[in-house]
Amino acid sequence: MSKQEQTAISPTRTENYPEWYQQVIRASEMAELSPVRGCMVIKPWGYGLWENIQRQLDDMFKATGVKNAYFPLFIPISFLEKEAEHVEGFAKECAVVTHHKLEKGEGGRLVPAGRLNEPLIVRPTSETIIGDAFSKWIRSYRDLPMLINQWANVVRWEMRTRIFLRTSEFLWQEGHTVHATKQEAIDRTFMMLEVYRKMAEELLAIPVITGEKTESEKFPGAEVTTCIEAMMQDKKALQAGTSHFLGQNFARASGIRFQSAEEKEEFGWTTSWGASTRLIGGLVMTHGDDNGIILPPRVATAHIVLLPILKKAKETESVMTYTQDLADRLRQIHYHGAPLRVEIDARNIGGTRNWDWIKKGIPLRVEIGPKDIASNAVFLARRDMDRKQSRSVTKDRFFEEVTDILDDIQKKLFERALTFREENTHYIDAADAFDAFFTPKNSEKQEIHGGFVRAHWCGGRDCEEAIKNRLNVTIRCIPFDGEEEAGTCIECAKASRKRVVFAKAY
RNA sequence: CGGGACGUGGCUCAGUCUGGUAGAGCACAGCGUUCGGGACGCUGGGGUCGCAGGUUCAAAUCCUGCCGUCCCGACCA
Repeated sequence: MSKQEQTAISPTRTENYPEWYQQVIRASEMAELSPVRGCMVIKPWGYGLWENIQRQLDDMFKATGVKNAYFPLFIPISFLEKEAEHVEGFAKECAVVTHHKLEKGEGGRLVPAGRLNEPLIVRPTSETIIGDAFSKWIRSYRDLPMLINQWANVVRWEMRTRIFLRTSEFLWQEGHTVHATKQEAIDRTFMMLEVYRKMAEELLAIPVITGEKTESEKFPGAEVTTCIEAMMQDKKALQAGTSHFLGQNFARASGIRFQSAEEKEEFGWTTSWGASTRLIGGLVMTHGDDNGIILPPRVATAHIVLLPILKKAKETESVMTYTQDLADRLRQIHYHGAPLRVEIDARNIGGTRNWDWIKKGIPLRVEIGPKDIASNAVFLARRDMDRKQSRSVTKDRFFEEVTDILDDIQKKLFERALTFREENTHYIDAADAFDAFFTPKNSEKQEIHGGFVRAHWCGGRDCEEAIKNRLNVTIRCIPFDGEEEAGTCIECAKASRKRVVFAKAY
C-alpha cells in the first residue's frame, strides 16, 4: 500500500462523479443492476434504508389522517385516456400488457398467445385507477375528505436509467386525496409538501428548497406542482418529492362527484403526492465521500457495528461474550422511538472488515478487544470523522452518550450539506455572468461546475426554454422562501418581481 | 431515439492492430505465520472471451447483425 492516503472508492468524486456514484452503490452493497434493462435489485443494505424511510414517512402520513390502501398494478388503457394532459405526459413511457398466455412456438421458445381485448398498462402512477375507485366511494360531502395512500411499485419506460435515480421500475408511495373545497385541497397539497420537507431534512439530513414548478415542469394534469429540491455534491439539483394540487381535472375525468351540504352536485378537488426510492440516490450523492456512503442515523439500516478483535483462541470466548452483552444492552436503548440497530461482525479477516463497514456508511464502528475489556471500555469510530479521530470511551459512558453521538452525526451531516448548498448558491443578475456560471471551463473534460442560481425570470415560457436549450439549465422551482423584489428577467430583461432557482438537474 | 466509448472468471483490466488450443492483480476456499490489522507465504477452485450468424484448416482477435452497460443530448421522480 502506498503511503499516500488511499480512498476506498475509485474514482473519487472529483475524478469522475457519475462513476463514483455507481461504485459507491456497489461497494456498499445497496443495490445492483438486474438482467432486465433499467431495473434494479435492491439488496438488504439498501432495502433497510427504504424500510426505515417508509416506516417513518408512513407514520407522518397517518398522523395527518391518511389511511393506506392498495390498487391494481394494471390499468385499462381507457382510464389513461380520460385526462388529456395526463395522456400527453405518460403515454410514451408506458409498459403495455397485450397478452395473457405463453405457448411453445418454434424451437420450443415461448411466445405470447391469447391477445387481450383491451390491453392493460402497467401503472406509471395511479391517479386514474384510484380516481375510478373514489368515484364509487364518494357520494356525499360527508365522505370527504378522502385521504388515501398506497405503497407500490410503478413502471416508467425511461430512455436513460441510473440506479436509484431513474429506473424503469421503482418503489414509491403515492398519496391521493379528495376534498370538498378548493382551499382544503390546496392546504393538503402544502401540508404534504411540508411532510416531505421534514422527512428530507430531519430523517435524511438533506436540506431542501420548497417551491412551485413552472408550467412546463409541472405534473401532467396538475394545476399546481410543488416540490422539494436538493443539491447534490456535483452541484446538480435533485427533485426529492412532489405534491400536486390537481384542481378538478381528475375529478372530472374520473367522475368524482359528491352532493354538497347545499344539496348541489359538485366535482371533488383532488391532490396527489409522492416520494420514491430515488431518495436513496439522493442520500448517496448528498452524504457520500471518497470512502463510500455515510448513512444518516435516523434512516441507517444499522447504527452500530461491533467488531470483536479475535487474536488468540483463548481470548475468543471472553471477547465474544463481552461483545454479545454489549449488543444486547445497546439494543435496549431506544433512538427516536425504535431500538438501536446493532450488527456484530466477527469475521476474522483483518482490516478489510473495517473498510467494508466504512464503505457501507454505518454511523458507528466499535472495536472490542482484550484491552477494552480490561479497562471496561470500547474503541469508537465515527463514520463522519477521520479514522484517526477514533477514541476509547468507557462502556458506561458509551451507553449514556450513544444516542447523543448519533444525533450529533445526524446534525453534522445536515449542516455540512447545507453549507455546501449555500456556498454553491449565487444571486446573479447579469446574463453573461449567468451563462459563464453554467459553462464548464474545460469543455473537453467533464467537470463539476455550476450550482444553484437565484435569478429573475419574467414568467415567460420562451425565456425558460431558451435557457434550457442554450445551457441545459432549468428552473427547478419558484421558491417559497423568496422575497418579492423588483428586477429584470435574466433572459429577456423584462420586469420581474421574483427570483427563481436555476440549476442543472437529474 | 441520436452522438461517443465499451462488453474477456465476482471486480479492475491485459491480450484484439499483425487469427494458432485463455492471462494478471484483487476477491474467493484450505493450511500456516502475522494482526487493535485494508498483512504475508504456499496451495486451490472458478471464464464455451455479451449473443447470433459469417469468413478460415483454425476466431477473444477479421466481417455483419443484435443485445447490454456507461457518458453526452432529447424525455422524466
